[in-house]
Amino acid sequence: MSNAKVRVRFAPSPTGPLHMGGVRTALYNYLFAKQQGGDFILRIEDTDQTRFVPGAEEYIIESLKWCGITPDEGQGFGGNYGPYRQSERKAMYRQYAEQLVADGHAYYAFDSAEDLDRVRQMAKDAGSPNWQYNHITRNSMKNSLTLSQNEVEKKLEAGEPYVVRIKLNRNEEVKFEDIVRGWVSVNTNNMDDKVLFKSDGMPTYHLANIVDDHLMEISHVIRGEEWLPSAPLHVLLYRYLGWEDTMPQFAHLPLLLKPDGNGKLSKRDGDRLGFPVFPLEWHNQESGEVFSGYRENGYFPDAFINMLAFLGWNPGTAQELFSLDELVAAFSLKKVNKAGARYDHDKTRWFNQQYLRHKSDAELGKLLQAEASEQDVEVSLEKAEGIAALMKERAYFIKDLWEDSQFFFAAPQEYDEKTLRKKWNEEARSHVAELQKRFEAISDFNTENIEEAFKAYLSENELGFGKVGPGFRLAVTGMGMGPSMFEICAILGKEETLSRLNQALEQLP
RNA sequence: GGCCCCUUCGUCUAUCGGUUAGGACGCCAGGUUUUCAUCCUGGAAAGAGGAGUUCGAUUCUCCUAGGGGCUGCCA
Repeated sequence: MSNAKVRVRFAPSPTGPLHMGGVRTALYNYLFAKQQGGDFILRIEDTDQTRFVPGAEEYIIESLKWCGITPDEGQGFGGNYGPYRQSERKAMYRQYAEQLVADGHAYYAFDSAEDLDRVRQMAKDAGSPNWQYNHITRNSMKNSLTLSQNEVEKKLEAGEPYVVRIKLNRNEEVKFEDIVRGWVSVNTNNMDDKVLFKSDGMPTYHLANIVDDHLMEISHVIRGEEWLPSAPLHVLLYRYLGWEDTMPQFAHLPLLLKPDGNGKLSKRDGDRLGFPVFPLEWHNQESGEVFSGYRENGYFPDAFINMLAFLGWNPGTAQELFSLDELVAAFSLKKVNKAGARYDHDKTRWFNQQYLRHKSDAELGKLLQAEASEQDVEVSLEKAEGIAALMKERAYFIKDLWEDSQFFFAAPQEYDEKTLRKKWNEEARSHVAELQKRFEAISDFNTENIEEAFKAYLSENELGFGKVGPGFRLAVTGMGMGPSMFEICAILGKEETLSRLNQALEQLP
């Protein structure tokens, strides 16, 4: 399939919110497609009707959009290979199952779920934990291999429920070359006769994904490592269906692991460890549970994406900050790692900080203004920009920008206790009183003039910055730390600054 | 249990047989700063273990250990 157009699909099942591991899979698909000038397709794998969760599909689509990795084609995006929901493709699958049966690569099985449970339990009791429906055990089960043709036809005509299982050859080595892992090989003796077509008339994932990938002309299947064990089965299906020459190339991605302990990252880890595992907040309709999202936690989508891209891939250079376009240009499946990657929330925060810092003051001003507005505080764009410019160096999130700059919006209600105790005394009081007087005389109350007046006071009285600064800061902001006082005062304006100095002189001991 | 995959600093990772094993996050120290943050400098910190191939292995092979995934009429 090397000459065909690159077409990749992200194929989640709508059983709940998409978690960040899924987003990363989507991202790698997107990056690869865009780099190759190909298409990125969204297909909804809802062949298990019992696991359908309302809102999940919408959530998936909204998540991809928020991340900026919008599909070119697929459910919710149109295209010529639809429908893109497997439940709506239901009628297409049966013929392929029948074809496999006709060709001797599959068979009907009439064993009920209870039959199978019983056999499995018996095997377990006998000390074998893993009973499989395979080339040996199928001989003692109820299927078209053991039943006479007559019996089979009768059952089918009677409408008895059945499934179609693939018929695996004995002792056959199945090999395929995975883009990230190289050659992977499994013997059919270790595989089982998987169900391809369920008794409810729907295909299983295994059949559906092969049929759809073929019909949708998918060139590369990029998915999580959890699919690696069934990839040989899929290879066999392509072969038995006669599609092996156009079989897509596989790339199985390493899993995202829990930051602590063992296992893959799961939805419970987030709240347990204090970080979101979902791109967007998710409300579980049934339980009423709320799972937090990166978006609602104030992460920038490009920072989130940048972080995710680096969980399992890196460009081999020292560069770590990549825009989506840069990721598209630099990405390579060949450079994807094989081992699972542990999620590191500190690094995610760092990415967000970097993105925040690299935004223009104008943009940050707008975001801060919006944040303030949400808190019912109106602030001019000019002031918001000024504050943002001053505060951005110490913020990770827009929320920090807002929370750390409260003193710009209101005179101190209380004064930092420690600073008060250590820095406020009669001397500090006299400095503040004197500064107030000098500031009064400034006609153009800008940063430079304030600084000049302040420094003139210091030099005329042979005072060090440390003698006057802390008390001054405390009086104006109520705090013991923060950015340049001259800039702060300039933003506050002359009237407000003087008023605060006055308040301090009146209220502080 | 069986099968498959994986294994470099605490974490994410670079290294295409010869490097003082590099970077980033986090951590620690120092410097800059009135202070905090930023920033700058420095530091601690890794090739799971064992065989083999080779003049030489982190790099190739095998074994062991450890980790992960799968093992459903779920995806």
